[in-house]
Amino acid sequence: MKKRTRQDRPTRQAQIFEAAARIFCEKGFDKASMGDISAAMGLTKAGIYHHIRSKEELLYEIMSYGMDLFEQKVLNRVMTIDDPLDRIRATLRGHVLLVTRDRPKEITVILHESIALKGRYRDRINARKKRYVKFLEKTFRELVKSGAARHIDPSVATFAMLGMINWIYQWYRPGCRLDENALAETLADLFLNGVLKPAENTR
Amino acid sequence: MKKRTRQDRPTRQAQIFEAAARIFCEKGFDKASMGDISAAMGLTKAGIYHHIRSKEELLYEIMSYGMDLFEQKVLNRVMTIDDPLDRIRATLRGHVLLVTRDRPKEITVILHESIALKGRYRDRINARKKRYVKFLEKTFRELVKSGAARHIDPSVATFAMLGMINWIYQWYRPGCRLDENALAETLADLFLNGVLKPAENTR
DNA sequence: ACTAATCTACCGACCGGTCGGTAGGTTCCC
DNA sequence: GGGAACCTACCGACCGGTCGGTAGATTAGT
Repeated sequence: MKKRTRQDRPTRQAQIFEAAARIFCEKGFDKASMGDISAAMGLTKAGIYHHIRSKEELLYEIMSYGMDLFEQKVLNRVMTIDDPLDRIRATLRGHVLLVTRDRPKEITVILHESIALKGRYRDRINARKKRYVKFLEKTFRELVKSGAARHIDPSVATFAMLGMINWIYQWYRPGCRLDENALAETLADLFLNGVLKPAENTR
Repeated sequence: MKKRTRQDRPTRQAQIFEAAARIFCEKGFDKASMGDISAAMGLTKAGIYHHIRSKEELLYEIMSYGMDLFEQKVLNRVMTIDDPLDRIRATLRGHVLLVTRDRPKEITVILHESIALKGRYRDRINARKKRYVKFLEKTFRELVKSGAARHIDPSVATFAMLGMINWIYQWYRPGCRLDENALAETLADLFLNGVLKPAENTR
């Protein structure tokens, strides 16, 4: 059913996924009509429906591809790092770079339209998200155990980090004062070392 | 012959705002119909339109009230604190408590439906958001100047903090392992002091 | 090599349903 | 009696999705 994109030329289906991702991103899933997408592709609504089964499945395919991108470009590359400090640094840096430099529309769709998915589609995306959360929690646990980290709560640290990163698309625009690499460094430093000087460490 | 109690006034309009906020929160602005809201209020759609002018204005009023709540319960109370460290601590704590303990639906609507607003309505909400951002940036600048903070970037610190807090509604549920106060403390500690032990401070 | 059958990709027209919003009448309370 | 509150009935626009049909390329039979 889902054809992998050919090497030289993208499948018509893949072109539709890309256009739809862009439009879902701009107008939101609910406000974007299938007519919008077909018009952007230069064909009719019925023409679109020759390639996809439903609007919801289209959304799922986009999110699924977004998760593919994240796992392939970030998670799979850092999962095997032994040292938990190196691992969390690489994850933070990789994840931030993914949402600032590559800026895949599919990731934005995942962050903004997750309530629009229902049933089995939603379960499948959620399972992949949860895998990442578990990975982060485990890494923070190891980091505390190794003595490198303070006695932080691994779950809270996980969601704090995710919040920091997943909020970026709301404010960061390419060509900012800070480039993508500088932002990744700055955020990693801020998250790992905090705002205050060590001397101020009280309580 | 039902006797409406007209004396225990929340205005009918305020009741509509509250019901609409709940429904926008549950289904999203686009998927929530005016029929949903009128049904939840026990009257017809035309009955709703006797009290409001349009769906978009309804959204604006809800967001505006959300900003009222935030400014009244958080911003206005901490703005006058002299010491920047005390100020940022109070802000962090207040903001986290607002979204965990009070959990106003209006705040969730602000975070999730901001693209649905257009034109003058949008500008007015954005101006109030921007005021908060400027306040945070100024506070971080003072914090660095005072010597309490490391040489962090005030803007990045601002958006990191906002991301951390604004992401909470996506995962925190009341009655969790950590109660609201503990979460506020944990997040403040994490943000201000970082993940790592001071000894690990390299670079 | 020729043609008949088949397949892919697409279109114009349309469907049942829902949406935000309204016109105009009715009820109820001061 | 007058106005606020609310209703019934309805509108035009648009939605996701489907249907019958077809141009053009591909394949199969002879």
